[in-house]
Amino acid sequence: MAVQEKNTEELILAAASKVFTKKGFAATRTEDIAAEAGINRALLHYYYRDKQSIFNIIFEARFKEFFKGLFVIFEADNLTLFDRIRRIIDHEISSLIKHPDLARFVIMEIAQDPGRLVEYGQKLGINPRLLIATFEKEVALAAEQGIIRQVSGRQLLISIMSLCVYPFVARPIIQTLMQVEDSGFEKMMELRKQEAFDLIANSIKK
Amino acid sequence: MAVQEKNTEELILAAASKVFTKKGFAATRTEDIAAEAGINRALLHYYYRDKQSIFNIIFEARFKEFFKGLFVIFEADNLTLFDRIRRIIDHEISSLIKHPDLARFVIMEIAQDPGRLVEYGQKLGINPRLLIATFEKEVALAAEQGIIRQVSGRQLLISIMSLCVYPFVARPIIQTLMQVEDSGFEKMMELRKQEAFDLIANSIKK
DNA sequence: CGTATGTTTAACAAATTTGTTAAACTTTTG
DNA sequence: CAAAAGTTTAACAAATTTGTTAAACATACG
Repeated sequence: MAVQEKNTEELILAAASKVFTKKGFAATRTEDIAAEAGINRALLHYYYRDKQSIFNIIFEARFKEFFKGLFVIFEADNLTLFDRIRRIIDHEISSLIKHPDLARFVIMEIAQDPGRLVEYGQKLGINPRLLIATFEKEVALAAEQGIIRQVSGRQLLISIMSLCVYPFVARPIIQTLMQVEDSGFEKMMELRKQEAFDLIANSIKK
Repeated sequence: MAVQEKNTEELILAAASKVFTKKGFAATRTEDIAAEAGINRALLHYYYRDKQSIFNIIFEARFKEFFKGLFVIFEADNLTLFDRIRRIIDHEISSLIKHPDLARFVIMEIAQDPGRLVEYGQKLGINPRLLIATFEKEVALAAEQGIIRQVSGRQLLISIMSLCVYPFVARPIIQTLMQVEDSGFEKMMELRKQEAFDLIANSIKK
């Protein structure tokens, strides 16, 4: 009763988002979702047809969260290549700090069914392939102009994403082996923004 | 009949390894494993108690594959820091080219239950935390000696792993968006060995 | 040959999970 | 207040998955 901000419908979605993101579709029980929402399964079905339909709503939302912000930066004009890279890194890491497990969830579910990438990519209203091609051209141009050395745009893009996303994907391993708590990990990731940018910038500058 | 190399027991394990690695524990049906092995579920239970016991065997093996080779390199003496890094990268990428989905599988299952990392880590007969600490010391020493600039050993280690492992974890996304086939992807990853090393080496050298 | 071992078939029981329903109860709201 | 909407309870049916069993069949092997 205390702080009842959301109505039940949204409460279920929030719970589903949490559980699905944590465990993935296959390992999630509808009972888990209901329990997380503090309700029962009957009520869950009062609002939503079935598990799959809830999952579709959640997946679409999380998919967008994972990709959208990135694409906006790719699209932004009037940015030098270096500034664009810095912004991509900052945005990506900030976003993943806010959304634990997001990257792992999206990657895992796409790996289960890569068709989803195409399907939900269209709902985004953006053509990811075009954006990648644009980025490659930007890199090639910068190389021609002597701003950076000759590098593969694709490898560069993969490197940027790797440096930002992988730590979050492997977070349970990293935290266990390096014995850091959540707050410590997040601090490391904040530092990582600069770390990753330096790594990339150093490697492409002439 | 033709090329019956393995006995049924091993055949089941090979099938289980393939299916579990691809879909994870929760999404795998015992029927999937039997079908992959070209047998039926009754025979599967003739050799193995249940799904979980098969999974445990597979997980332990895959876990070792993912970590073991790495640890050997960490332990190897008489290596300069640069050589060690080069070997880690080469080994990691070579290994992951040979074992598609391995990294994603191990990471996902550990994320489901981080306790497994400790449990199976012990079976490895190696203390990963000690190895990480050793690496950190090696980095600190190299910095003191003026061989490299001052850097965080942890961040460095995470960066190395990121550059090598992430592309394989996100492989379905990368291949779909960049429209490359398996062979093309593997070629990219071969090139990545040098790419990743240069990136790292450049960033730490004075 | 014939016996042991491996394998399939088919049927089944048990467990789990999912989705449905009706009835009762609670809260909101006109 | 009274009706509507929201929620719980409990029971249940259906579907799926898992694990077991017995019988028949196939193959290997002494």
